[in-house]
Amino acid sequence: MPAIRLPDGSTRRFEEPVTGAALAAAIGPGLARAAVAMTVSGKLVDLSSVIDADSDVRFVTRDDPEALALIRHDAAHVLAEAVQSLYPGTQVTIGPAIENGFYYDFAREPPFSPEDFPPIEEKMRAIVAAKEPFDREVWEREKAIRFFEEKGEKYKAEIIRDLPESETITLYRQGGWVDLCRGPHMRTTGDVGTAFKLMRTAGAYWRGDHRNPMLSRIYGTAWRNQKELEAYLVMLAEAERRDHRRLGREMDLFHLQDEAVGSVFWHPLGWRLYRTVESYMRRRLDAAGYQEVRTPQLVDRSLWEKSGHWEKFGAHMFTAQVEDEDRTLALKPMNCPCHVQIFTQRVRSYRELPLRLAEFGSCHRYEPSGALHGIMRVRAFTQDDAHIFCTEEQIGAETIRFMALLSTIYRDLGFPEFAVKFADRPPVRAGADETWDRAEAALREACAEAGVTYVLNPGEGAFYGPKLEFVLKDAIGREWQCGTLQVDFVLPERLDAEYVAEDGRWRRPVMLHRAILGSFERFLGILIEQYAGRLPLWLAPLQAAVATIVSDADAYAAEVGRACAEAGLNVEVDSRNEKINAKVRDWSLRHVPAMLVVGRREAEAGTVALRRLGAAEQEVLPMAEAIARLAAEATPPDLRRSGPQTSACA
RNA sequence: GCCGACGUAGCUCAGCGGUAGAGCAACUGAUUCGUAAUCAGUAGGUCCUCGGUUCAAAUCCGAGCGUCGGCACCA
Repeated sequence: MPAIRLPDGSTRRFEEPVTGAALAAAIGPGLARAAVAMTVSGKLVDLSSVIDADSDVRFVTRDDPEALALIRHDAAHVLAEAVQSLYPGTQVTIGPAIENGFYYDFAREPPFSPEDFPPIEEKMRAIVAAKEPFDREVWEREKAIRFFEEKGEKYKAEIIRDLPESETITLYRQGGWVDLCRGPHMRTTGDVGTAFKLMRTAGAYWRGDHRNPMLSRIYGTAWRNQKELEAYLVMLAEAERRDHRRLGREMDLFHLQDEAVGSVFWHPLGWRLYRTVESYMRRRLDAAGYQEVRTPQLVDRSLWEKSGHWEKFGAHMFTAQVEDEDRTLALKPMNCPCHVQIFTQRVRSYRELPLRLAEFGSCHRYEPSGALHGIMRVRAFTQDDAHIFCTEEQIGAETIRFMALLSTIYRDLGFPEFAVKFADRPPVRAGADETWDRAEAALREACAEAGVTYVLNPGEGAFYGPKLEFVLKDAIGREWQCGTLQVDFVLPERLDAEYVAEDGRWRRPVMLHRAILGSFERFLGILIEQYAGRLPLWLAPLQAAVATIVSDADAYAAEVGRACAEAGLNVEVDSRNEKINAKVRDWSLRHVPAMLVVGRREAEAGTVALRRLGAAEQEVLPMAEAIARLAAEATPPDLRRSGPQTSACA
């Protein structure tokens, strides 16, 4: 005799166990029509589930935000049914709901191509129109395995075999089609609605393991209604417009070409942006007690063997041989071992700790061809790297310092929000388990001390230590790790770093590997996308254009240009024989943040018409005032904080 | 690296066995104009590369390289 409490605080009692559908009907016909699932004591379940104990029940309607995951999961089932009816012999595997949509992995030769989408979508719409009820069935394990094996569904059989013994095996039937699934599902395939679209195909390894066969994945997007679907497609189109690869070309920042795959050709404006960020970082590091160093590009492989990198990453390192000498040099893929060499050059005292060695370290890695992505994943890049040599007791304080530095830098650069992940020991690693226990505990405690909240990223640590990952998103929401903080007890051991402790004994320092931007290349890519190219004045490589309306103003425009340059602003004078409309359009398309428009009136009055990017209005100001205003705005945020400022140079 | 799609002028793209095209950009000329495209003209291409089929290949076939979307990888 269950007593069911509803969200409005009321309680309903039943003599017998009831299904969700019956409960909804008892409450009212409107709810019975609208409800597609329910939560029982917080757990999302089918409406057909039987409630047999006292519980809190809340109905989920198709308009609720949480219905999106159901719509997407159900859409994946509809896709699988459609595919199997159109392409007999195709095996099904898994098909979850994901952000913005769903996918389903099929085993089929040849793989699906986008040309297959129209018939599949048509079939899916027919299945939705048929409103096939989702029926949940509990099966006996061996029977389920036999059932799928007899159908030739070896992947499904394998999934069931690998499920823990305690797991209830449930199958969902929709019309004549049946799939292994944990559920829950909505009432019928009709609840999926029609606001879905197949997006793209992709190869994906079975169970995410590259040693397994590759399956054919179909991605789709699904929404509650057509309006949401269209809004999503519009958002994708807009994201394409702020793709850093496109903006890099439009703003003339950089290019890539086949002769130097994975390496960036920085153009004058792109390099200016790079230098602005680099100068800013250098000031911040100087102020934070780091000492900048510079270490070699080519280092004998023996050092990488000692550090353990050769064994783990040797195949991904660029090497060089010289004819006269019998040795192999490697282009450094990272800076850590080099920084340890500086540490170990002389006897170090505990008094020197924490010793913070920083380097804008140019690194090369032979990244797999498929991993390359614009300037965000490249083979030649520069890390804003630093290694903090410290005692175990200093880890907490250093973490707090680092978090403070990182947060203000991210905020200054336009990222007030960022995600933190805690990546713990990977399956293949260096160092004893006790060392890992200590390292992970130290990092966890440091996070607690620093007040850092994170999500766990299990098994994703570096091979020498656990790490925090600071994650930023690109224009279409893909996540990129930028900053990192890694606790390393292993490399100091391998490279024999020691210091003399207070008691006169030799001790091993701990190494904290840390980066904030990660690499300049990746960070600048994300920065460009974050601002959609409309960089704030202090970052914008070209800060203003001085544009003439008539050629009589040419001389005055040149004068304005000189005055801007004297104020430290990078401007371009546009005296082309074009209409002002065309000039406004051209500079706007290049995302130049300000325009100083001068016509006959301004030339006579010694004023400029200041127009900000995208603004409908302009403001006529005395030249000196307009320039002073822009120069103040062009002052980097750290210099603005540090008091009265004379130089506007970035 | 794996699966798929794609590679034609600086950019966006058309052409898909029979003499390489358009718009924008560039250049020249005219126009001097008040806040997102003034008009006219000129020039610009080993159709990614290499091989093959064919009387004939941008077009068909094969290999390679690269890009894009995923997967795997990411010290």
